[in-house]
Formats: sequence, C-alpha cells, structure tokens
Amino acid sequence: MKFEKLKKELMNRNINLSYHRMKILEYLDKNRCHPTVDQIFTDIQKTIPTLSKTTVYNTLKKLVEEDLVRVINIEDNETRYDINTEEHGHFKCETCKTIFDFEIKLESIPNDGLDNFKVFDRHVYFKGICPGCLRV
Amino acid sequence: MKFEKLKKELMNRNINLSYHRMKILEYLDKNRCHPTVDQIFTDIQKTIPTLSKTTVYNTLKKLVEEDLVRVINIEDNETRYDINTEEHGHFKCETCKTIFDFEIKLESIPNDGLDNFKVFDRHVYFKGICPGCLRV
DNA sequence: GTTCCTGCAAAAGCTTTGCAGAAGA
DNA sequence: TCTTCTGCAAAGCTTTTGCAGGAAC
Repeated sequence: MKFEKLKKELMNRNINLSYHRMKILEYLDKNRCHPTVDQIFTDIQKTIPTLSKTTVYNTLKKLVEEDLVRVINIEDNETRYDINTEEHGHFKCETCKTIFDFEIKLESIPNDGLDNFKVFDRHVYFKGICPGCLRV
Repeated sequence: MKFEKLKKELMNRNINLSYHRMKILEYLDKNRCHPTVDQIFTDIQKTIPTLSKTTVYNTLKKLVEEDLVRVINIEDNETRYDINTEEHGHFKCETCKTIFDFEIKLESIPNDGLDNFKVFDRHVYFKGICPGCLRV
C-alpha cells in the first residue's frame, strides 16, 4: 500500500495523524524490511529525540488493529511489522538475518487436509541463505 | 519421528537420557499439539513435582540443538515445540488457539522469486477458524 | 470540557545465566 | 574424580499497563 493511500485510510477511520504517527508510518513505508519495534524506535529517535518506545508500541498497536500494518513472527520471538499488505512470502537469511519478500500466489497452496476449516490468512516463510551471503 | 527412534538418536549422540529428559520427550511424543514451555512444564510437574522450568528449557534447548525438536513461532511471541519432523503445515484457530497440522507438499510451493537463494526450510501456516469452533 | 496522544515508571511475562549441590560414569 | 544434570535465584528483554500532563478539537 502506498503511503498516500495509508494516510487517507487513517483519515477515513478518524485516526489522528499526529507527527509521531506520521513519522512511524513514513518509516514503515520507506523501510520495508520488517523492522522490529526496537529498530523503528532507535531510528526515529534520531529525528525525534523525545520519542518514547511506548508511543511506538501504541501506534503500531493501533495500526495493526486497523489492519494497516501486519505482524510477522518468523522466529526468535521478535515481533516484526510489515506495511506491505500485498501478498508475498518471506525469506529469512540465516546468515545476515535479513528478511526478503518474494512473490507467491498464496491461494495456489494446496490445503487438502483443511476441508472443513475456514482459512483467513496464509503465511509462507522460507529459511536459508541469500545470494549475497552465498557469494562470500 | 517415533519415540523409540528418538531415544536411539539420543544415545547415538551420547546424550544422557535422564528421567526428566525422557519424560519431556515422552510428553512431546504424546502431545503433538506444539506445546509451549509452560504447558510442558505444568503438565509434567504433575508427575514430577520437583521439576524446574530451567530443566525444561535446558532439555528443549539441547533437543533443538540436536535437531530432534523443532521450534515454531506462529505468532504472539510464544515459542512452541514440535517433535514432528515430517513435513506439514500449521493451522492456528483464532478462536480456540489450537494449532492443527495438515499435510502439505512443501516442495510444491512455487518460489519463482528466489532463484539465487539457497532454501533449507519451508514453513507454511494458515490462520482461521477450525471446524469445532465453526459449529458453535 | 472532553477526548485523544504521549511518555515516564512500574509491572508482567518469557527466557537466559550464574552458581552450587546432586547424580552419574 | 570428573563430568553432566538439576534447580533456585537473579538478571535480561520485550511488551503491557497505570497514570498524569499536554495537545487537539
């Protein structure tokens, strides 16, 4: 989703687009690398030294509730946030820990064993080594 | 993997199969519902009242290091443990929070965008509502 | 004035670490 | 004896909650 569209979505839902919130959204828009709360906090704090982590948590919670941001838990008990709501899979490099997105048609995944289940949400993640780390 | 085979694997690797460790393995073998540390601890404590959570953590850590047990992080920052090394997908019911396994051919998942990546590990998880909760 | 936003501090929850005693080889 | 296992207590982290001051409408 584009940043401009996100802003409109927020306004439609009567969510105040405060300076802090805008900065967090902007950050998520520019850093589509699934940052953790700590990464978001540390980086934005460089611009807004008075920023508190609570505000980051509050804002992200709000955005997740409104379905504008998505939580991903690949592993390591680190919660990551993802603004990209287009469907994609995640690949985590075990060497450099970077998370890459890749295209995937999620509805093409067979789910034979789930005939009587109602499926809302499909996640795919792979682990391995990225091209950059393979070259080294 | 079968319990007997697991025991053999441990012996092959010179890992002491202490009473506590055996109970934990037995528990994982019988409860293939991806329990959390707390579930494992609480249930086994009924049989072994002196059991400490540290031992559960220690044992699980060892088993994971030896690749006999697998960590899964579906969400909610709760680490779950899975003895089943056969390939399967996970389905989490958003109502009753139960995690179900379902059959899936992981190598059938297309990964067009990952041509130069080395992929070790593929995870698939779905979220939704299970048949039991749908009926209510 | 009322509501929402912010941020400090404290609390809560999960996991790891240090250490010492116990068990096993 | 030497190594490994166990478990208490403390520490470390991430996340949540309570609360009060401030901003926006």
